[in-house]
Amino acid sequence: MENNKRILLVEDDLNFGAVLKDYLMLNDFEVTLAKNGMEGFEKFKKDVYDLCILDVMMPYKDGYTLAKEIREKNSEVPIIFLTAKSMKEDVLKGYKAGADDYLNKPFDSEVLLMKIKAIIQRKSADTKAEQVQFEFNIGKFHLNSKLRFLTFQDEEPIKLSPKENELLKMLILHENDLMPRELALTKIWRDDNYFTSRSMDVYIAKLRKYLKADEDVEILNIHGEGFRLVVKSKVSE
Amino acid sequence: MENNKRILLVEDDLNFGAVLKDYLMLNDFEVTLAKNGMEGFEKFKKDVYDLCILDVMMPYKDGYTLAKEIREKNSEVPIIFLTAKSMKEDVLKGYKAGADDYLNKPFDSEVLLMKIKAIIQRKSADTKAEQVQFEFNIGKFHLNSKLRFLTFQDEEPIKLSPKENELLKMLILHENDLMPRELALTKIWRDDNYFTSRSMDVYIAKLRKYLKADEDVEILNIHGEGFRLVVKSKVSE
DNA sequence: TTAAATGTTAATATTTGGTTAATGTATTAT
DNA sequence: ATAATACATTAACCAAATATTAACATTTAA
Repeated sequence: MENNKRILLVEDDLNFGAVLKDYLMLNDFEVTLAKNGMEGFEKFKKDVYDLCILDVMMPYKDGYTLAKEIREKNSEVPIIFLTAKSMKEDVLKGYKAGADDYLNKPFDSEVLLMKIKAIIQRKSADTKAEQVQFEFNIGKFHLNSKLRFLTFQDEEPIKLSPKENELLKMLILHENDLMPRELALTKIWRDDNYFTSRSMDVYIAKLRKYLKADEDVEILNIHGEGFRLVVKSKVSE
Repeated sequence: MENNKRILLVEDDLNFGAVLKDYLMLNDFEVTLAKNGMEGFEKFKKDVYDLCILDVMMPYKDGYTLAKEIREKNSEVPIIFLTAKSMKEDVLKGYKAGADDYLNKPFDSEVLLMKIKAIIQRKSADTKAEQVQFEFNIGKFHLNSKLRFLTFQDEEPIKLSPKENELLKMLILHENDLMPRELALTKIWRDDNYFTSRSMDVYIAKLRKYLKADEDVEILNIHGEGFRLVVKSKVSE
């Protein structure tokens, strides 16, 4: 499975942070570690996370402040605070900053894991409801990228594999424009190297085969740059 | 104001229970107090609550057992456990029984209040969508998901197990559309891992067997995503 | 004109799903 | 208490779907 949950961990104690990160990765989470509030916010802006785990006491920018900034950008993402303090005021402050849960250090890692699972579960439904666009028309084709169906006129839909589907969607979103190779590799393959690049070429070949049904739709290569999905406009009619 | 949030409080220490009830009522909650697990479950069945606060240690029926029974009836309602114990095993047991949060006695009432507010807030959206519908028609079948009866035309009803029932209901609510695997696992199994996933596959097989009676009803798989219950429209008539 | 990039097909590997049966677990009946 | 039962989970084995890699052909840009 590829769609592991992504966690942003912000912890200034590098030693502890690394251990916790390893532990979480061992439990099939993708973990990004930031070593202070500043860096945490930068990383948060750059990517999409399923959960944030924030240390409260950090130099430059404490956990509460970071949480508030995160809430301003994204009001949904679950937040768990880690803290050595267990003073009531701090707990209340945490909840006011939009915490979903609270954990006192030292804590049991198994308990943290349960909390993470509980929280991600109750949030996941909402996150799914986050409907983005999933229906597209391209030439005489129609793509339903939720069901992964590619339909040509009124024929039987062709079933696309996840990668075929993602790649075609990305091409369509760049219709008539360059879709950089690097973009597809980093977003869909999540890695950019010789082999993933070759793999992508294989998928381009597959898509071309499907798209042959409409001669006005073509995937062109821009050498060294990427691909371009063109739809010949029905001009000269 | 009429739409105050309703809390079911189950606590065998009558003194403490009464004090907590008063405190919550002072904060604009409608509180029903039950003094043991049995009574708690009776009251739960009779009414609709926005939140359950359960003491763990109670005679006759402990909080975990009660939580499980509540979960069988209603997988959505948030549950907070109260306990004097703070042993790791108990906390884990609580989360497995479907806890939304956990509070050790003695606790600060203000902290409890914050937790209640945080939990009710994040659930309130779902709660709106909380389907109270329990009768469905699908092809030539009729499902009564309260009695867990699946009836084909005028034959004897098949009795469904709780999981079969929940899963079929969720499929029907997504008729012709994708029902994400993850959704069923987090909502019905309350955990998303290899084994629950396999368990779900077993239940899909069971449902398919029941549904074979009507050849127009089918559960299709969308590889890596989930399942899709389709009803072939009776087109050519 | 040659190295790098791309096109294409096939072989291989990996992941996911279908199904049945065995095992575990809790509840109910005897 | 013990057996019967319902239900859920886990195991086992196989099949299908998907992804990667290899191999070789062709094109492109300096």
